[in-house]
Amino acid sequence: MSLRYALLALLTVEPMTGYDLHKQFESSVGHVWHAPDSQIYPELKRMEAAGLVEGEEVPWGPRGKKRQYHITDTGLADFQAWMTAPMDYARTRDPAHLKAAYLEWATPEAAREHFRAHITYHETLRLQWVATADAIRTGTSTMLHRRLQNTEPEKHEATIAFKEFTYEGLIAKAETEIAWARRGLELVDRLSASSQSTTGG
Amino acid sequence: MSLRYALLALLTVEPMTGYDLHKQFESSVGHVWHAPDSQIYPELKRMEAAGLVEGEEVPWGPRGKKRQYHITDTGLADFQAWMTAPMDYARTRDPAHLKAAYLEWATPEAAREHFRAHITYHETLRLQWVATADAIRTGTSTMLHRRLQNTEPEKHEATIAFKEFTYEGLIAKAETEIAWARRGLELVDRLSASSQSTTGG
DNA sequence: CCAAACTAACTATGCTCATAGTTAGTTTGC
DNA sequence: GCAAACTAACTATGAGCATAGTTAGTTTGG
Repeated sequence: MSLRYALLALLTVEPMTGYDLHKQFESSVGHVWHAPDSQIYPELKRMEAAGLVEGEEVPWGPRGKKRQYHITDTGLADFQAWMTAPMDYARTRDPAHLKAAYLEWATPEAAREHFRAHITYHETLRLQWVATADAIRTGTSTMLHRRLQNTEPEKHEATIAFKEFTYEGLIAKAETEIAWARRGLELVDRLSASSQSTTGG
Repeated sequence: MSLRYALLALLTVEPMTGYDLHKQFESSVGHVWHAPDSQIYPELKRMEAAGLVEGEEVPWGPRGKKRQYHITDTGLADFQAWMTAPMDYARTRDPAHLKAAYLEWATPEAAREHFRAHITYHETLRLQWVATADAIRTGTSTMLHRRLQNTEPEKHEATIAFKEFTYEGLIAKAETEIAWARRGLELVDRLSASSQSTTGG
């Protein structure tokens, strides 16, 4: 159900086509909620059927046309209801920690590789998020800029602050994973050394 | 696909029925990978068809019977191959951070409630994980005890260490979420105060 | 001027997962 | 002695999601 609200969140800025939304999912919102276009198009249709958005054909080039969706009053009300409602947390499904729990079945080198890959993955994410957070702080983010233009000035501070704060949370998460995986590498070294001494002595 | 390997991980200890496995998913492995029984039973059948496990009927009480699965050599090889193979990370889908990014649409009180619920949720998880980590350290964990009985002594140290380390990672994650949400509460207070002074002044 | 890249909007298939319900035998506690 | 709780093993349905493929018009760069 979160996809629906991620879409509504974007449509509170301005009307967009499915394609526009899909692109936003590859950058801004996609940092917290990934969705491929094959999920976005049918969801928009369902949302239109539910009266949350309305689509209209707009011309595109000489012969082309595209379907642009805008949020309705019902959609806005639904979005705000979701904001107020308690969240339902998904049950834990954490392949990295699942694997880590049974690394005695892997060779030390495979175990190290697991942690190295974990570090690389989260460092890549971290860099992306740091860049996005910087763009928010410095006002370079075009999406945020457009959003602020359609927002009452007294809400500007909170709008910026919550976005910045969200990315701070994501960065903190990534850093926790990196620190854990680094300690994992140390653990593998320690265990290799102790099994070496057992075999050797 | 991780469900398959979570099941194989459990079956490296001893043969189990679907029901046994389902109970383990409510406690030990379930901390990193949740699965309802309705997923476990069909997966076991698929795994048997793939030759990873073998099931046999064993008597249960005077008239009852149950189907007990044990891991095959193929299953063990597949599990170890998974341990060595690189992981595929699931794309980010984080409803808590999605919502946080748009909290300017909520009332301050709803925003506070969001962060309070986040703290409660992760504190509950944290307590569970701390208790499990303690049980691993003190040797109170029955599941780990059984596993160690079926494990060569020279692998004991690594077996305990990786399990303990996994829970340390989960605890660190929970603590990061809690710290973030606490800062969220402070942020809401700060924003309320500044909008108050704007309205008031 | 034309190929390549991009914009636009899908459809199809199959796995994963949540939720709920069903059937039947066993053990435990009062 | 019997009800309640537990063990055991499913089935059914529908949503969510990944992956891949399709069709067609538009813009851009050499």
